Amino acid sequence: MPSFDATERRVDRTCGRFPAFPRQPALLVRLVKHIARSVHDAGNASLRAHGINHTDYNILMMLYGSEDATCTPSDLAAAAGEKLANITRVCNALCDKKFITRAPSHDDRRKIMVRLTPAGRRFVEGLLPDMADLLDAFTQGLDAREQTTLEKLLKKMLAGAEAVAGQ
Amino acid sequence: MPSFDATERRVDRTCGRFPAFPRQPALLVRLVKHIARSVHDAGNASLRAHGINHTDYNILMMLYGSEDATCTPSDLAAAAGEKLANITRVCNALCDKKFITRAPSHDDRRKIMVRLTPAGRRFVEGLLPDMADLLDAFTQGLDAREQTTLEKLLKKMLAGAEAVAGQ
DNA sequence: TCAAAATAGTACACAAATGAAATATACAGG
DNA sequence: CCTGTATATTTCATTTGTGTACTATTTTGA
Repeated sequence: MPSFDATERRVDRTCGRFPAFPRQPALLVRLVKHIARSVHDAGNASLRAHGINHTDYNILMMLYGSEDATCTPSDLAAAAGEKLANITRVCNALCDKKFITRAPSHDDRRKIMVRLTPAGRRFVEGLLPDMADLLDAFTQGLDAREQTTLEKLLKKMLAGAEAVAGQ
Repeated sequence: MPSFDATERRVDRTCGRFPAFPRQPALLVRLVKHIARSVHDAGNASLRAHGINHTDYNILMMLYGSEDATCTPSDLAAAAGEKLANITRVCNALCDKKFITRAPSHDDRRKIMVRLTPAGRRFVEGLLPDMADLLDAFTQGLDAREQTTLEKLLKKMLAGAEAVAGQ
């Protein structure tokens, strides 16, 4: 019944044709990919009315959650899971919208301090009620205990994936 | 120590500033996103030498796992988690490389049957040993029991996410 | 039986993301 | 001090992905 069955059947057939293929790791990776995609799409759909997309939102949220609502592009990239070059592009657009400002750091002039403006903060807080509902909907099928277990296991998986990707 | 801490701290600060924000669902969604990204990047890095990217690979794999190594673009889109328009583009490139062929279906002429060629099958099988190692590395931190639990919980989360995204 | 609706795929203009090179600043060792 | 190396960010050409509109077929149901 669930749409993932079509994927799972294909992984099974792959294992039948090439027995060294690791079934369970492949399923885990594909599940993660499908979830990430659904979340991204649902986020985009819900944010479109506000004139931003899911990536913009993630970056604004990581800034909102930073001390002083300020941090560097590199920190944003690490926290949001984006490439630095993409942060530059997104921040250009967020600057144009007056949601953030950029200023060189004084203790290290290679660094840029990105800061959420009051207008940016208000914009984020206007989004949060809807986004909170979305997040709850994504995880509605899991009780509190299951969510805790899932968090623990995903952290282990992330450690493995980052070790391979080289941070 | 793990790089996800920077993200987690920001979610915590967000909850401090906006208490209705659901901490655990937000962490789960961000974990999934970070893992998907690491996997995608590591896949791209490892596949570059072979002249394809992770998306191309996923589509080839879904075909390889199809009955008769044949299916429609719509099925590929659903199984690989891609948009139909993107399947068209990727399949154009895979056709140019002679890894797949396209032919109209006879029982429904709206449909196109995409089929892996013998050259495409050999190409995939040449990739599989390395990709199997990658998959094992991603999940090295999880024992068999944990992988089973993780699969179960991710399937529940996917159901929730797809319900929101509307399939 | 035939119009309206649904389904399958593609085309295209545009948006988003990437890799690699370039720029600028900081740091470390001789 | 310099000089080489590491770090932080941006630029740019290119690749990858999306939304929407369009064509062609099939299905529905009145």
